[in-house]
Amino acid sequence: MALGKNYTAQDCSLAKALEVIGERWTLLVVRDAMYGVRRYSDFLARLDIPRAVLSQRLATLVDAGVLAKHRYQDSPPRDEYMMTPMGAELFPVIVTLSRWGERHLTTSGPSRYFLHRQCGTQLEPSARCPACDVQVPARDVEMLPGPGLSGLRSDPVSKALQKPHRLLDPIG
Amino acid sequence: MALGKNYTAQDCSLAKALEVIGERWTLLVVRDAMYGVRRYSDFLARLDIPRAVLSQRLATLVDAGVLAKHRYQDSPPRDEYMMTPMGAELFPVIVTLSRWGERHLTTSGPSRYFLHRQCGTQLEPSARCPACDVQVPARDVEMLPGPGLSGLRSDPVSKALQKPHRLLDPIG
DNA sequence: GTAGAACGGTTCAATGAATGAACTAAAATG
DNA sequence: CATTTTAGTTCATTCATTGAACCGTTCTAC
Repeated sequence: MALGKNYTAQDCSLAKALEVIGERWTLLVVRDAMYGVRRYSDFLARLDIPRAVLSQRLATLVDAGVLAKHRYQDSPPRDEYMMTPMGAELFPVIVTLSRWGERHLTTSGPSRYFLHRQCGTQLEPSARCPACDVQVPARDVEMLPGPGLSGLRSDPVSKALQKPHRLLDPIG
Repeated sequence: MALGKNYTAQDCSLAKALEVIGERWTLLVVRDAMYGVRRYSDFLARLDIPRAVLSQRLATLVDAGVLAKHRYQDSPPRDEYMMTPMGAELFPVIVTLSRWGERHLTTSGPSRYFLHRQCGTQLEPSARCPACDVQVPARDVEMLPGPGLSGLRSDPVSKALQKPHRLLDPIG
């Protein structure tokens, strides 16, 4: 219920999108899922988000079809939250907004580089590969740490994400 | 104080961006400013946002450099909120997210079309003109109403925005 | 077999933000 | 002079977030 009754009155697909991903914490959850985080405790470790809020956000995202809950072992029963194709299509949104923040709100340079796996070229802010002249889907992106990556976070999940990593691949 | 003390711990330009535009209502204010809305009462008419929240959001956006407050008459003193270049660079974010919402959350087709002014070609979801092979800045975009524009909103500002309109041009 | 610990949550009290209505102030308009 | 317009502020109520504590399984170590 991101913007609830009020956003309904907005005849606008932006408002509809914000109903799904516009709540506090939600886009950071999506970002981490894009990076390969899948488990409740891993989201928790990286985000310093209250547990109740994380539960609620994950449920909303599953409900909306951005994430899918998937039982990966039965004993003990454990589920992971995986990006759906619909969720993976949020990749350009995340890059575009990140790059905007980078240009206007930071001084220390990019914290992460996104390269086209097939050719190694750095993506444009719009998630396009200028060399291949295509929009690059999340699955084809290799993420590398940049100079702005402060290493502030010392939890194991963040540590794992400081290594080069293919998007959507599980961490570890 | 979008995500306040907690987001500070995220070594990430996405989190920084969300500090500025991630609060409830904020991106809708930015959208309307992109469409040419400039005055307090016009934002109010279109958004059904509580006045106190609008005041606070406008102040935050001015503070961050996304909008600039500009005195356009002295008697009575009247200010308008205009997009800065930094704010205008949010255009790709808005289109990308809108188009995602359109693809996955609506049935009635696009509510607005964005065309490259110079050539009339419809923009890609990333705000690129496929004909001219350039990223199109907000100033060069012509906005047309689409089939999904419900006409639900009957306030004069929304009515004015149902006509073809160049982005960032004042409404009226 | 028992004692922790790990995981994935829920529950609860306290705080903080959003809402909607009413109020203010300054100037234009009739 | 009374009313309207614009751009706010103030305030009481409601709603969401926070952080800490708790819970029920199941695994691991002893």
